Amino acid sequence: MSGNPNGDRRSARRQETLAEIVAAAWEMVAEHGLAGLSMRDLGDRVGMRAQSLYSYFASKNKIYDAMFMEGYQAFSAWMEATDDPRFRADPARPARLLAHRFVEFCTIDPVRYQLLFQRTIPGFEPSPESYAVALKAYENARERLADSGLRDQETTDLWTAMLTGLADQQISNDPGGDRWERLVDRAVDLLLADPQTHPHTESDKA
Amino acid sequence: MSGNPNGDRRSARRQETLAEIVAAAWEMVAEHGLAGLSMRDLGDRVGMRAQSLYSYFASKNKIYDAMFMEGYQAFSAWMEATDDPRFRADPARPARLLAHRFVEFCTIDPVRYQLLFQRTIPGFEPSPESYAVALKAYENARERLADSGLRDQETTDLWTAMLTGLADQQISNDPGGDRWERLVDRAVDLLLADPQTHPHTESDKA
DNA sequence: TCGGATTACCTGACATGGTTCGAAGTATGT
DNA sequence: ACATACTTCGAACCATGTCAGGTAATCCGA
Repeated sequence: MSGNPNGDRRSARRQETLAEIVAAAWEMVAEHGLAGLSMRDLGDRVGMRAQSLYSYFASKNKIYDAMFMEGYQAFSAWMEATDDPRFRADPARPARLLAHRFVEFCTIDPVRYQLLFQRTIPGFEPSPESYAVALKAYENARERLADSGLRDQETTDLWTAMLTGLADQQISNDPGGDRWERLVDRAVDLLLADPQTHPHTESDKA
Repeated sequence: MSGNPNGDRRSARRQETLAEIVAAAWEMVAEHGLAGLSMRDLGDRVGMRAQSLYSYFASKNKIYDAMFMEGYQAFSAWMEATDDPRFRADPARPARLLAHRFVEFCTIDPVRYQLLFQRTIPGFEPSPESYAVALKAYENARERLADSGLRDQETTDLWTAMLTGLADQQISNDPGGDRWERLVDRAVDLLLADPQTHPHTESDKA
């Protein structure tokens, strides 16, 4: 349907505007915090009235939703860029690499971290589509973790808790520094050294 | 000054009202979330208009501030009451006990956790007085940690990160359950088993 | 090229939120 | 009883997210 060049053109323009709005939103939250996103100011930034934004996003939370999705896409891309065949033979280094990439992803953009990993916006809940992207990103990361030797749920849970904990402390108590970031290696090694990390007793093909 | 009984009476009444407002505020945030605190509704709850609250608290954030302080006082009290029969026979008792108490404190009241340990209220920053209470609480906890064998900064940093990470995951991904809470022992043991945890090489009386 | 439809954006308005001001009522101290 | 301080209130201000309706530009088929 419609090899119509004009129709494509119009919808392309619309896509552009959508992207422009989201980009402006990222700028705003970077400057004023995640909760500091104002429809009127956002409208100003893209050169239209606040109400006009509603022909692109049905509500402010839909904008957060778009950012949420974009954030998790960035997360997937970021974690995939970790793929480095040089380390596939060594069980310790991929894990460390993964961990560092994760913590870096969090600390690089604290506002994004807040949006993706802490649920702090009052009425916001990701749409099914965005949530699906998030789940895919997690699944992706989980597989990479498994590749680097961490498989059972309790261990990956502990892994998640440790790294989000480190990232969180880093962001809130030493922004810009590395007081917690430099503990990442030690944390990873702790987990890898733990006998419970490689369970051959149950739920494992004897 | 004035040992005046009437003056005392008036200020006592004022103290009562202050406490009543804060108590009502805790109820409200428990029901509507930390950001769901509305001056008008809060006024309704204590039987006055929203504007009247301003003769008790200069702003909404001052109410958050009072809650913040109260929260850290509760934290101190909670961590001091550390006798738990579950751990009496446990060799790693003090450390495990501390860890469990901490995670419990967080999960028991997620809203309080959000107020005390995550900085998520838009314009809120604790007053110097409240912050002093928070610092004292941390210092208190740090001493207890030291008593149970965790002394150097990196180790206590890692401890903090692990436990807040566990609490955070528990609260946001399995509220009411124990999927992360039950990993607390393992996390503590990991830290205790780590050779780096007991450094006798430097900054230690030979 | 022209008329109808679709689109982009606007103005105006509403509800709700925190907050200020100044007046009225109430308790307190002499 | 009177002056004073304290408490509470009504009205209003400003910023916010959002809805309803209008207007001008753009696109499409004839």
